[in-house]
Amino acid sequence: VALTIRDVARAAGVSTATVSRALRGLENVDPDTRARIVRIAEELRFSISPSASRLASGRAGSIAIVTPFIGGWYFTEVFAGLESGLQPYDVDLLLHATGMPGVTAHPVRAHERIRRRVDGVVVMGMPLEMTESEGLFDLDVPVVLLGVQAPGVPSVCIDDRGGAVDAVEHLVDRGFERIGLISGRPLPTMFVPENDRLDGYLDVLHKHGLPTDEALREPGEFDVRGGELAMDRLLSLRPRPTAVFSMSDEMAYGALRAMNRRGVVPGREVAIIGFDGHDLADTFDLSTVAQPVRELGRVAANLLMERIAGVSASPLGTDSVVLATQLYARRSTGC
Amino acid sequence: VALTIRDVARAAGVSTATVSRALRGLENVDPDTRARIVRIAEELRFSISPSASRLASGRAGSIAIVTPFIGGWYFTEVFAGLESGLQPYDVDLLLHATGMPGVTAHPVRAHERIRRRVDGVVVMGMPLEMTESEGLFDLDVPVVLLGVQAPGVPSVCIDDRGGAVDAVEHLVDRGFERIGLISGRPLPTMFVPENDRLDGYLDVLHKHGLPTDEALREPGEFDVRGGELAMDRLLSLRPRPTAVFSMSDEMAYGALRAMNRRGVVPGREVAIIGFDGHDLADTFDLSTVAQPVRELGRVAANLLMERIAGVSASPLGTDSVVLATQLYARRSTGC
DNA sequence: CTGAAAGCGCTTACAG
DNA sequence: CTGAAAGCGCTTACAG
Repeated sequence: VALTIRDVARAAGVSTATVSRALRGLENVDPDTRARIVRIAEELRFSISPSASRLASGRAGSIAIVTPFIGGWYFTEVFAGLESGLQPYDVDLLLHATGMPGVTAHPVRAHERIRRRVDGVVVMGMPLEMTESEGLFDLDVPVVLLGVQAPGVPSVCIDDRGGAVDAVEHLVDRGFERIGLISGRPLPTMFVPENDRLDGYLDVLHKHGLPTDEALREPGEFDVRGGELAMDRLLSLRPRPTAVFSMSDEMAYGALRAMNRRGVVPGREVAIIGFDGHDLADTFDLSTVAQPVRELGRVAANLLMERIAGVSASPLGTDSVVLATQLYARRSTGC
Repeated sequence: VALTIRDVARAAGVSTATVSRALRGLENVDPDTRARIVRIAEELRFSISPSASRLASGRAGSIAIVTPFIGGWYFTEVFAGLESGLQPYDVDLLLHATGMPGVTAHPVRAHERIRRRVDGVVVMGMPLEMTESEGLFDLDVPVVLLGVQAPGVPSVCIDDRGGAVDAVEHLVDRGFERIGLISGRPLPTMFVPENDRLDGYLDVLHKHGLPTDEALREPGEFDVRGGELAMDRLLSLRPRPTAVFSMSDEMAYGALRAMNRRGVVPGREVAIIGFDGHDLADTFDLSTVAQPVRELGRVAANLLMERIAGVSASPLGTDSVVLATQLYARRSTGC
């Protein structure tokens, strides 16, 4: 039904080998020959069969993003970043959601699902143990970590601890002393960024000799409702915190909501700062430490594609890119 | 490097044809033989080469979702729904973002990008003309429309007009008479759902003999900031609307924000109702008409897979599934 | 710079 | 129920 490379070869009066080389832009093809072949291929509206090409070349022509779950702002931004970073390369982006550990897990491990169909994988926001148990390192293709660091594995992430320090220092700067925390899962957790942010939070409190009661720390499940409930609990404490650092903006929205319900004015009676740089932060006057999530995706794509190319070229170093975060001070911290 | 089906055949003492049939679960294989082959394949940790399989069978083993853009709540929900709907089938999900018409467009048409690599495509929220101009109907594979309807093409969508009627009737029920509208793009637009919602809005106003000045309609670009600006403009009108129907929840958040800034109490002085059923609607006490977006994705996946299978089976009818919306009345409309 | 030929790893009539 | 064999449409040493 569809044309094959042979049809093009015939029409151009050359061999299929030459057509193959010409169309892929390989070096050793006479410029005129190439031009003719390209023209004819276009006239014929020829397009190559990916599966044939992949089978013959041994390349999968795809990469996978492996993530604990699909949904939410962070995921979507990373995904969009990957997509745009992949634009220059002719590869398909496959997606595999593992499910959260402890909660629903995907019936089949990432390894089984994607082996033989990818040239590389970027692992998003997963602890190293999970990456291992999903068999991602046994795939014999390059792996890039996103949002986490690990010795010997290329990665792109932010400085979570530093970001948390910035957030909490800002609260201290504004004169707040009794500083609460809304984390994601109950601490400690297997998720490194959360632990790092906790450490950053504690760093600042210790440095200034401020209270570090565990009662000031509440998990918020990384969603709006969880944040609301966490803030409710914090506001019920006596003495209650005068400021709160939330590990995500979405939880902070919930927290704002809880404050509104109680008539507590954000930034005056109780300050709150989030983390992420979510689109709505500005709208809701939420101070936050923004992270360049799309950029994380873009960089991950590039790191991975470099490595894939590099497998056959010279060995590459183990790149570990750390992207900068940025503090935005708004009304929720009295600015 | 990796095992082939021949290794399995050898180990099991059968032909590759039998292994192929056994592993794919085809009918005519002796149960014992099959069991043995399956066991051996597992022991050997054999996994099939997708590209070889695809080349030999002529199936692409993938479907594509074509969308104007990546990002936002609606996209993510649809995407997650598709993913889950595709779970039972062994197909990869490819994604192609066309870019918005008029704004940045993808350098290559969807047709060129995905031809020969998909067995079918679901087109998300694109007007029919765009679907055509992207060459999606020339792909010779089944197409399912999501969020739009068109004669002769299977589709899954909601009743946008009916949903808008519900929203605006609710405002009327609550006693509001001067009812404004925040649309996405400036009206009229090529996007059908928006026009349908406009029609629903007008239906109700006409039915009750309420004012339909065009001045009451402002575009909000389907994002939070746009909604905020649109509401600003509406609140500056004299007389100003006493209630507003926003075509998306995200724009409604912006509108709420505009009201808060001006000290206008939502649901008392000015009511507002959104559209979508976004996760935050409840948190922000926003009345809304919820649509089952994940379900749209799931149904689209099933419709498409049925059609793909049906190509070789009996002809299928042109299914057009319409999913129900649901009104949630909250404080933003005085409830 | 170009071509003939082998081969990538499956699937599928066809025959039995 | 099973196998031999052709073929899917490319790519890639190898030779020239």
